[in-house]
Amino acid sequence: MTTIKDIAKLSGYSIGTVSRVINNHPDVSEEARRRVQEVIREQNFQPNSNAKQLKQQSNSAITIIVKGNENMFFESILERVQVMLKESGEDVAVAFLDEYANEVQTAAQLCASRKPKGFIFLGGNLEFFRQDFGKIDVPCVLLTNTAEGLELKNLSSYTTDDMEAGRAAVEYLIQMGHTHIGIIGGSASRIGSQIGFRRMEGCKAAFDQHGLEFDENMQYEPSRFSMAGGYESAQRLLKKNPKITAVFALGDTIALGAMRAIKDMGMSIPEDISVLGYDGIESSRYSIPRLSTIRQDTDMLAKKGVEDILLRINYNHAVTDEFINFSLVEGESVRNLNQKRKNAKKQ
Amino acid sequence: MTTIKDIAKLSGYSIGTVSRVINNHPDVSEEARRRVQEVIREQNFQPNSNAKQLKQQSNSAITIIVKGNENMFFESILERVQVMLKESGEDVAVAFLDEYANEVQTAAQLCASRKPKGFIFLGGNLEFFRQDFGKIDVPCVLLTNTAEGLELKNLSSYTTDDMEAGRAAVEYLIQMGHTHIGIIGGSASRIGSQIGFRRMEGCKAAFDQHGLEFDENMQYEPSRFSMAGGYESAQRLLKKNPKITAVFALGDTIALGAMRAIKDMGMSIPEDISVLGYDGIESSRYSIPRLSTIRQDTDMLAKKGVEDILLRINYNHAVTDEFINFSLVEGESVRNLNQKRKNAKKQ
DNA sequence: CTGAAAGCGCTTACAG
DNA sequence: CTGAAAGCGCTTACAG
Repeated sequence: MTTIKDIAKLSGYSIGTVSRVINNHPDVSEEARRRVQEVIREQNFQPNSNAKQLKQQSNSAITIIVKGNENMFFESILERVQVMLKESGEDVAVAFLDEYANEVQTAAQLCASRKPKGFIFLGGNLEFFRQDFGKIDVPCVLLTNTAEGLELKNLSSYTTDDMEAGRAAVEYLIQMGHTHIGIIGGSASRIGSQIGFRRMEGCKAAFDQHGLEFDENMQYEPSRFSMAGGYESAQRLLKKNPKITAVFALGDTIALGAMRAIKDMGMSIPEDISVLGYDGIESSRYSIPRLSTIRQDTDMLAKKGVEDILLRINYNHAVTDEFINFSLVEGESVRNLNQKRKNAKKQ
Repeated sequence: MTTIKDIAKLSGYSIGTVSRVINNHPDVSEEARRRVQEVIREQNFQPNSNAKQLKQQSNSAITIIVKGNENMFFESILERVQVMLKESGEDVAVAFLDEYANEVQTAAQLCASRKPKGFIFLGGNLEFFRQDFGKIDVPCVLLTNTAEGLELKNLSSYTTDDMEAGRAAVEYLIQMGHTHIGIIGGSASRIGSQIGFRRMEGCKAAFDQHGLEFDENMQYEPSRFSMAGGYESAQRLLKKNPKITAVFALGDTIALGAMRAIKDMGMSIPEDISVLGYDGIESSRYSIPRLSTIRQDTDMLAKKGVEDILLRINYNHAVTDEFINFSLVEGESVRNLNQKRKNAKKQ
């Protein structure tokens, strides 16, 4: 293996100078720089990152923690974040966790053993952040949940305003003439920290505004963020409440599973049951029928998250909590009940 | 930060003994082991992996290289491989590459800078392996392509027999009465190294066997392994050749995009056009209509790959090239032309 | 069974 | 601008 020592010998300079060239320090003569770089190229030398990181103490890669493997929405953010971080010359590591795992504990362990420069969380349970985040002493960014009100010194957050988006979703279904609306997705837990909780709060607000009841027992089913979860919860919901004409799924992956369930129950979308999703993943644009959905701005989410963590790592910027705009994308999966007559033809 | 030195001081033993306890060396007294472990637990100590790896020379995490971000098939293998590796106590790193990137060059660079214990490639272009694999001196496993005939000392491979599966796919469509069959997916390049090439070879064999022509110009369209790719290539193919009654997509992701394109061209699946996929990803079980597809055994692929790399890293086992069984899963997307009369009702 | 010590490949004051 | 040297936190012969 070629080491910095070999490069020193070959170039005729000391290892100190070689190190300075590698790290772009200014106090090196042009001649030395040229010569050393030449040898590095010749030898195809790559500095040993273990040694480098050991010396520099805290910091290896920026670590991305993805919560929920079957969640296609996170995959798309992950991809973008990865690319942008690489472009900025950062190493990046990825850890996939179960939807219900404790991401903060995992991060804390990694913090102790590998000293990453920072963490980006894709999804997160605020309860865990409240409990265990103290052990983490590097810049972190939480994506798709807000850390507002937590007052944590190392945590920024960027997310869609889930409350407002949930409200807009139900509002839309009501405008389309639906009064018996079911909701699936998220956990039944009352703790206001899970993915989906704030979306639900928004939904309830919309029902309220329109003087509609929301009977959680009859109109809600919890579900994992997966197609299988959506399939089962939609079935349960529609069986226990046959009055429902529209289902709002708290994630597109769930919605896709729900659509299949509805079909298998012998009903059509949107003729018999309307489906509205949340996320705007790629599959929702190709499904049959196309899924109407709340589109989250993944590009912006990724961009803000990366910029934030870089500024905090390199320039010690302060933390931020920010909402990213969303939009309602109309596909083919929601029926307008206000114009029933025009809906004679099937499909 | 607590280091091994602190643990030594606190426990009253030397750092050598502490190190031995951490690494489960046998030559430590029960008493010492107990005491040291106690202190480690008290302090919540995590050994610094940079230092450890620097000492042990070559090896940090096992690195998984995923080729093609939008390929949902790889995601499912990735997930399984990750979990199994973690269960075996291995660190794992993941790198996502573009479908057309040079994965072997990337691995070679990582090899020099980070010295991973080994690589698992999800997807790979044999041409790159021929050219650059020499630079890699750690155990590698290639999944979903065969390394047979390459004679590389560090490379095992596990894959579906793509040739045979491609043959079976076209054979099936022919049995269902289709004679005008189109194929989409993979690259147009003649080099026999890309994903999809062997599948194509199998298809051609099936056409041959049945005395059917295969006019690559009229019956084939290249495509990225993504829904967008499938959408566009299906459109191009069906426009240039209206006789086609069945499309075989070389990946489910492609097939999903193709189905949407067919729908948008005003045709029905499978009434007007049949679609057959390849992979058996989760989405194919939930799509409308359900996708008929060649199901690759991802569990087995993942299991064999992980076992192989572990045995080679730890016990210096020899490399293996093996085919994994596949199965044809009938969904709702292929029409049987032999029984036309029964197909009166729509959907 | 245990400790003292060398050394892994780097970076970075320190001195010149 | 450059070199010699200390030291990052570990592991592992070596000696006892």
